[in-house]
Amino acid sequence: MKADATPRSGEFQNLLTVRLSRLQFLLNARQTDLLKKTAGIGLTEWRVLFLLRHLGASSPGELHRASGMDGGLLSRNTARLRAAGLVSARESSADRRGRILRLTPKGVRLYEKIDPVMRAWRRPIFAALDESERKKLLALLNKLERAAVKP
Amino acid sequence: MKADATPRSGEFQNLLTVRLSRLQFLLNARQTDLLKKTAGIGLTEWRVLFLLRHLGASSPGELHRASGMDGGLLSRNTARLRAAGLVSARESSADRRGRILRLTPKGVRLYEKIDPVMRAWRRPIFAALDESERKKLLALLNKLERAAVKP
DNA sequence: TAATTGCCGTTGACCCGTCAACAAAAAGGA
DNA sequence: TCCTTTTTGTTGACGGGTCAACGGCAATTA
Repeated sequence: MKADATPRSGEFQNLLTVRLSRLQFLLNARQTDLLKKTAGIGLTEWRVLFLLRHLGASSPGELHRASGMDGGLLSRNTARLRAAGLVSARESSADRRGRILRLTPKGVRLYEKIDPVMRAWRRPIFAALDESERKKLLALLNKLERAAVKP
Repeated sequence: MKADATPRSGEFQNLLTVRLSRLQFLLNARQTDLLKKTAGIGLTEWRVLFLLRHLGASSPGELHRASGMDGGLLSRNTARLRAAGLVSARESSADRRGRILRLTPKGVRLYEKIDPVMRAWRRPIFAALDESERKKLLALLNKLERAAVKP
């Protein structure tokens, strides 16, 4: 779903899923752009860094459970991060299938460099909503998610 | 972004873009599923049918401007719909570059068959929100979109 | 009319994300 | 112990979606 300067066809544009993809496209485009420019990594790689920074050393399975991200996606992205020297993987002593992933010092430095950039990006977005609106938005998203899961 | 039964790591899950992709994943999965089963078409193809039904016969360019969808994406999806005999394309008399796309009778019948299914799918989702909440949600999404576009 | 410029739709290349298949290892049961 | 089942991470195949390049055609200008 691409962003368009002159949207028409109100009926179409007001479908919930259409609105959501438009918004997501806009948000992701800008974010990806920033990440590429300031750190040369993609959005998904950034998310992995974020997770490792907040969870500490973790196995791929733990990342999967914590984030809901697909295992394959996680695998490919950590491979790229390892190749870039941002993440290290060592065998788990308890389970030889498992790997323990952790940020390297270089990874930590990159995280600390990007973090303020991302915060700065989020600021004007969040500033568009006041505190009660933010709460309301989260509540609405929660309701929708619950309804969507129901089947 | 996959749906997970037991999300953890609140910090991560509360990032706006993460929440949005989760919700979208849930909504799209179910919708795509329904479409495949009841009509054997994909979500994007359904959107093209929807547009043609509401806009009437249109050129690809008109669909692009009305929907914001990428031209290439439209092209491929209409090709599939044509192959399935749901959409016809004839040369524009005014401009030999342009094509005029329209639903075939078969396409109309399929649309009329799917439409109530999709409405039925949307019902419980929308029912999760009352009227004022729906209004509020749209307003909030609008605000976010405007803030996201700003650059 | 000829040459340039711009528009329209299609195609190819590419990345992202999902799902299914797989191999390796662990856990559990008889 | 041996055999089966489960779990773990990786890989392959695929579809969705974006972007860039292309070819055909129209419009403009001289």
